[in-house]
Amino acid sequence: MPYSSESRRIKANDTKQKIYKSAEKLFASHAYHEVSVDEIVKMAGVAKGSFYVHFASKDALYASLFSDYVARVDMDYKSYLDSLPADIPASDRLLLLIGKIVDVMINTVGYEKLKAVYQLQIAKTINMEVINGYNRGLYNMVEDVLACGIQKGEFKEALPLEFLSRHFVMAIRGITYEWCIRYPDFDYKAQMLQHFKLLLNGLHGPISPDQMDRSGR
Amino acid sequence: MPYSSESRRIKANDTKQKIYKSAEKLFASHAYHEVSVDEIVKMAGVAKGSFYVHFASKDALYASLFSDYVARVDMDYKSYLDSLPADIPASDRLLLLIGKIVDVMINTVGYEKLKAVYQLQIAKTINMEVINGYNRGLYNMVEDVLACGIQKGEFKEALPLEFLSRHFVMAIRGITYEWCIRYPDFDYKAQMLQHFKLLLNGLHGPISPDQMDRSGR
DNA sequence: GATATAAAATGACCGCAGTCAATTAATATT
DNA sequence: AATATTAATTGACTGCGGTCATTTTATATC
Repeated sequence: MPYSSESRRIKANDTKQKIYKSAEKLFASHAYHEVSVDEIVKMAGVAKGSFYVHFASKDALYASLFSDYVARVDMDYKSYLDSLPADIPASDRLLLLIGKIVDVMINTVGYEKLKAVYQLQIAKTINMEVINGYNRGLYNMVEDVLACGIQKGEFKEALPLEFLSRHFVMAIRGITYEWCIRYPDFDYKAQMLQHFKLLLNGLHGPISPDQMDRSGR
Repeated sequence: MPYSSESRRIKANDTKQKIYKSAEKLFASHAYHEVSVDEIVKMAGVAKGSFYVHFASKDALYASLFSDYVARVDMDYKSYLDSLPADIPASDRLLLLIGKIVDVMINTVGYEKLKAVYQLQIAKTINMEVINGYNRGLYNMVEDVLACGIQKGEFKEALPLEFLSRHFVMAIRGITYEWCIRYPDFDYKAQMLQHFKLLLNGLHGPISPDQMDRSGR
């Protein structure tokens, strides 16, 4: 029989929240490496050891904060897609979604945060299922747009939707990684749109040179 | 007028080489985080401070070691390409090159080393020009294959070679990044080949479902 | 109420990458 | 040969993320 009573768990959770909220405040205005665990626990008014009672690591806490963020961002994407006129071509729809994603990455998430998360993902000390798990909302959104395109006869239906959406999201991540390593010498949006025009072209026939804007450096 | 004489610089360089060689030996059998700077300088028989006289950071030393490696690997790719029959289609040639790259990544470089380097690239504390600079041999190789395909009339010539090779290498890096974050639950080779068939399809017309192997998990 | 038990909290401590004032040693100047 | 100059070397030190034996505190049992 467990020892923890309700009030006990509430108090523990209170400590956890104090740490979480302090971290949230600090990371809101400072980059990952500019905030130390010591600072967080000092602001929360608890000992350093308590941090590691409630969080596996600094990485884990940061990932947790970012996961909340991702969920909200995905809702943004969804409502953006829904706000789009229903009669535009699926390829345009996809490119607009891609453009929206880039805008959010640049303006809302920001390079520094993104960089930190992409590093965490490689480090793999923690579970980043929320961000790269195939059940993430983004995969479904891409899948829906593609499905719509196939239904309209705009895309050929040779390949399964799940297959395509995974490759497309992989491309998004890949180009975003490239942005991270080349920043600031990389026109993220232009490169992303160029690349997807290249990819889309494989789905619905030939392309003319002027369709492919090459202004990105 | 400079103070350093020849023999003085030779001795300094000797120290640098001792550190470099010790690091090389240690990293040959141990991953990035399994080797400490203290171990390296101990094996080299010098003080810790000397390490930072000759190398900007542990990252910088590792990057330097890896850059040597990349140069050799690119020569491997080149001789592999040259060993291929001249009469095979350019698309096959490209897919074979991609396959070769994946093989080298998996078997020669290895997941651990690659992961470390991809992390360093994001961290951007050091110059990784040798690996992702557009003058890297890999870009030229991809460009040559594409040029060959256009010459044979296999690919449409709507887009400039430099443009295409950059997007293709970006895709290689992107899928390699995906391998890093999903390892070991990712069929690196299958995914890479699938993705490039998708991309190539944009360059030379329609595709039949059986052309696109979907066996990768 | 006294005792046993286990969760929660603590802070001294560790190994790490990186720093820097002080020291050593080689070259230039007289 | 004596001195000044500067490059190269040193190791104690710092701040970091993370650990762990110990202490505190709340609950269950008698």
